[in-house]
Amino acid sequence: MVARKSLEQDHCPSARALDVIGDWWSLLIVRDAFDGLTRFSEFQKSLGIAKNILTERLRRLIASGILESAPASEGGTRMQYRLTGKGKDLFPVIVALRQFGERHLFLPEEPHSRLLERATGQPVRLEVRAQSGEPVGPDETVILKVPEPE
Amino acid sequence: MVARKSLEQDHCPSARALDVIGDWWSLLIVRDAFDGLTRFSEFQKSLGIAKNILTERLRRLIASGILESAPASEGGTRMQYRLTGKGKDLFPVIVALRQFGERHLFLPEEPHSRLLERATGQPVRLEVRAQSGEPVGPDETVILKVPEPE
DNA sequence: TCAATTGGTTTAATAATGAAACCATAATTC
DNA sequence: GAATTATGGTTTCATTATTAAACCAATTGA
Repeated sequence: MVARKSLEQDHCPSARALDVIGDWWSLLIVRDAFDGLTRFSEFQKSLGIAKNILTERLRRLIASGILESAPASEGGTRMQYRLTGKGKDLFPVIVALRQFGERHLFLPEEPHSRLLERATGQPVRLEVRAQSGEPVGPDETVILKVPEPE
Repeated sequence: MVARKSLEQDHCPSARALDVIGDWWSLLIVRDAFDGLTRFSEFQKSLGIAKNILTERLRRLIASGILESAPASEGGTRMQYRLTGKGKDLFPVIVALRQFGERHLFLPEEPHSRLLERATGQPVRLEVRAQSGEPVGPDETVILKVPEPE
């Protein structure tokens, strides 16, 4: 395989996002981080990912500013991995995936984990809305492309 | 590589969703489908994906009910690929990725494509909200896990 | 102090991907 | 309507990515 084409310079923001977190593991790591995991072994155990790959993915996520690492104890070499502000901005992505999964990938009676508002215990929702506040679907939108320079 | 662990039986809806569309290409194909592309060659040209991989991805997306194929012309063998209802439910995922990309992966002056409401030309937004309608961030939520059977 | 756990790195085998060649069918041109 | 070109793939092969397992140094626990 020749190195995969980078989407780093694509004009489409979704494509650039996928360039950063579009691989098999990154969003699962981010999900676990939202879930409060911080240590190498916690991610490894939770995901069943090979350790060398986890190492490499953590490095990438740190390099792209989504995670940050800090010594787990004073002067120690072991690290804790936490979401940065940028990383926390992936919250809607995870919630969107969750909502799709809930709707289409579980049998009617099959139990799944739920995302609740801490204060009320009520489920949270996510919708694409117009400026007016009205929900909009894909058919009510258009993409405005960036004009190609000559 | 031993076959990668399937997340098909995971209790987390996000994980199941990633099991279906979490590879390098699927969401890019879906994005292009939202953008109106329907033909093999259009996807191939737009993405620069190898043809055999595109073939395989289209098959997977059809198998999982996200795309459907129909003959492009009466009785012909060439296919058109379109999003199903299930596929259109990935809209918020794409928009969430876009919003993250817009916010973090472009320089201040760098142009990017925009997603606009067709009727008004205004940008669309997406937010995670509580039942009350109030926006909620990751710190205001909890995951309710599925109890493990004995 | 000794044993076990944590947090990795290295190595070797296997799977996934990409590029290119190839081919049948469909659409276009002459 | 014959020849040409474009489309929609499939096959093959070389390369890269991922995995599991072995290994190891530094912490932590007993």
